[in-house]
Amino acid sequence: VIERVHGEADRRLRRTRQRLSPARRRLLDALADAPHPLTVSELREAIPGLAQSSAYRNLAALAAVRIVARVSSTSEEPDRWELSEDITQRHHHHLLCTACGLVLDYEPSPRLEGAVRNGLAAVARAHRFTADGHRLDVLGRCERCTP
Amino acid sequence: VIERVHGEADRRLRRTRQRLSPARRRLLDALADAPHPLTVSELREAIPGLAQSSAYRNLAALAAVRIVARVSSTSEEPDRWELSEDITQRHHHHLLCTACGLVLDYEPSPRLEGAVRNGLAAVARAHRFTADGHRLDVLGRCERCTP
DNA sequence: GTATATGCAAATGTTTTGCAGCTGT
DNA sequence: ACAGCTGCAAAACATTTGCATATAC
Repeated sequence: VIERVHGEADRRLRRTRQRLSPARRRLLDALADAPHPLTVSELREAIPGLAQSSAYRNLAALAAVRIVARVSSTSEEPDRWELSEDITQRHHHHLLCTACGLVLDYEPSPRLEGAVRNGLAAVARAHRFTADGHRLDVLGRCERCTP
Repeated sequence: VIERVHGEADRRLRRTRQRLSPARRRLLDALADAPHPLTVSELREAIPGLAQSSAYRNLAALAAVRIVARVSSTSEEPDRWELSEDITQRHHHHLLCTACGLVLDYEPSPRLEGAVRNGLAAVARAHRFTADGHRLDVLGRCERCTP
């Protein structure tokens, strides 16, 4: 899997004469290994020696070619990053723990996803919005934070 | 409508011996007048003379008694605030313009909302999450930002 | 008179940027 | 040699906090 990610990242970066540098490779590895989106500080723990500015700049570069995506959870938590659906080929959404900031992934059933797509297409049309995607997150408390 | 909001805010604030001060009243008025969630800076434009710290502190106080709610749009935009569903009695979600930051409200059809509730109940159960709510936002471009 | 609310200014935390040096092609 | 990448340090930004004063009950 990670070879596909590296290969595709390399290809897309080259198009704008950018490089898949070691730092970018390590960022992709860390994101591919994690079962959920990571914060910059988690990424830096996983990649010793990576400067903060490099982390942010490289994530921005990878996001510009849609290899990674920024996940906005609740606004009290720092941003998280994940491999884009472009690359993972799997559509998913998130469960957000409002107590501890945990973010889990889930894949919606075809039934749920279909209903949402249909419903939102009508909503977008009614508001003259060009819909590029949607966000269907569960807000709540994770197992550890449930009393 | 605004009398109901003031009345309920007053009642809930009193419970913890806080007050519905003039600044808080003006914040509620501004939020009730707006057709979409407002940022702190928009609120301060609407309420001349309101100190930055007072805006944030009062929004936090009103959020603590669930009269207002923070809306996290995309993470590149500052937070927005709206009257809570507790108060408006209307469940809604948002359309987020990723180009200009605009946030519009929409009310889901009972059909869509029902499908989402059912689907997410199963998702939460499978992940041992206690679901408190959900977020079903359309990401796209508004009329003005669509080429 | 006591607790709460306010304004101002300073601190915080995350993210972004400037710049000089390093690296790959 | 040149474009792009890096680290370090400083800036920018929204948001929060400390403190002294003002206000409401």
